[in-house]
Amino acid sequence: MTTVQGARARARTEITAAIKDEARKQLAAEGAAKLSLRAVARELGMVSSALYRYFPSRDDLLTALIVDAYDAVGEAAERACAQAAPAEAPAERWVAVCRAVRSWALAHPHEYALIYGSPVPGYTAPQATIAPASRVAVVLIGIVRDAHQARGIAVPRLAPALRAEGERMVAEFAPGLPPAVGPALVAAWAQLFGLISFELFGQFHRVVEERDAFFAHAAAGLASSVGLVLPGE
Amino acid sequence: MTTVQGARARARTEITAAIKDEARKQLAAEGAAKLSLRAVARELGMVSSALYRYFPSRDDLLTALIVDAYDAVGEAAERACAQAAPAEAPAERWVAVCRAVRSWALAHPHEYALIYGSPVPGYTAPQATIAPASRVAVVLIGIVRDAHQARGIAVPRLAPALRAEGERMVAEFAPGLPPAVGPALVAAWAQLFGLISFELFGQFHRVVEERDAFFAHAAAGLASSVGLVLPGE
DNA sequence: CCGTTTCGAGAGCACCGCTCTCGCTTGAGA
DNA sequence: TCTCAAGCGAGAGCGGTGCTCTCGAAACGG
Repeated sequence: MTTVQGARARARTEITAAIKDEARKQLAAEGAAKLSLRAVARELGMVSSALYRYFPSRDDLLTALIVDAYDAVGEAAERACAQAAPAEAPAERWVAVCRAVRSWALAHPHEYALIYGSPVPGYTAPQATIAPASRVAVVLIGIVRDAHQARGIAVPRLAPALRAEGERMVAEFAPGLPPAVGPALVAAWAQLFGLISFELFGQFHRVVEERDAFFAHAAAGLASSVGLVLPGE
Repeated sequence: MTTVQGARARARTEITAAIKDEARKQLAAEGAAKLSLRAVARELGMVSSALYRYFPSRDDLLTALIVDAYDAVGEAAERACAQAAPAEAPAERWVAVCRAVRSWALAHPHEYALIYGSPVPGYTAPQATIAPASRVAVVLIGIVRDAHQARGIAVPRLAPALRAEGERMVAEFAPGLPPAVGPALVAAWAQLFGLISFELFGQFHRVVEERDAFFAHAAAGLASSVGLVLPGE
């Protein structure tokens, strides 16, 4: 798709990338609230109005960073899943993916806050963000599906009131899995980011000391909540 | 403690409250990012510089709102706990408290985002916020402790690597409970807010439809993860 | 009653997002 | 190959922000 393009088009993509890089640098240094178009332009040797040729507003720049962040954390999850694949128990792959997401979050706290903290631009996420936002969830679903097809899983309980909802969920994004797994997966997915957010946003200050071991323990708990059985159980 | 005070002191506390009220109104209307000291002052018929007699900076105003929000959600949790107390099963009290926290969050989304979203002022929470921040956790701990003393609980698993951590945790803020309950409680606490945050921040868009039933189901799962047994199990 | 403290007002600084205009450059079509 | 529209960067400017400083008036405590 990346065909040979004229000097102008090439310059445009390069400058767009440079703007995003500088913005990401400022984001990492000071946080989203302090990210300023003028400072980005200044650092790039442009005047601030020139930047509006590339991003129509500050929020659009942030949206671009959000998409990139979703892709980055999704890729980290996918890589961890692929790397842990060979014959490992599904629950261990699950924990490995959780650990990869957490590691990415600890390494990129402000980018994590951008996507899993309070939504800063408006109230509704732009359409462009929903596809990359699902990559981590897709990885987690895949692990459970593989386990279900291979060795089977311990199907979780499901409240009767959620029967239809569970069937809709698995039909939509986890076909082949028992209905009870749908709500369990969604809950585990949300809870995973609750653990990471609390650690990152300081709620675990003076509460959790052994962060790594605690997280691994909690992630294993999430695995078992979706039916993945740990070896030796 | 609220002794009779001179006109000046009384005016000061009244104006301070008026500033916080107006700030809360703007927070609810537009979010923390759009909260402006000048707009608050304008609405109160003051000039912006006068506001600095009451709050030394915008971040200090936000901190005051944060403390109030922690108190509000904590009070909601305490009220739900007290209200559900009479002879109800501990797991049902647990779910009732979770539901109260979620209801408060849905009713005050921007205030929730202020305390459980990305920390906006700096990186470390001010000292004044840590005590009110723990009220919800205290309520949850109390439910488990009561259940443990009364009918007993199903002690969760505990990874050997977390033995010491679990003992430290229960010694510090849940004395009398088995060590395994410490990490389980902390994890459930974080996961509860993961569920609420995902719903509030839009991650459940087109994923979860039956929000109430789903949340109740997940909250019940959290209850059982800390050892609370549901009736009829 | 007087001196000190507290307070509100106003001007001002540096910065912000964003808009508009104006020339220069580029590149596609005649 | 020439032309002319489109893309681009620079600059000025608008209204807004957080925050500081000074000044005169009001309230308070000894």
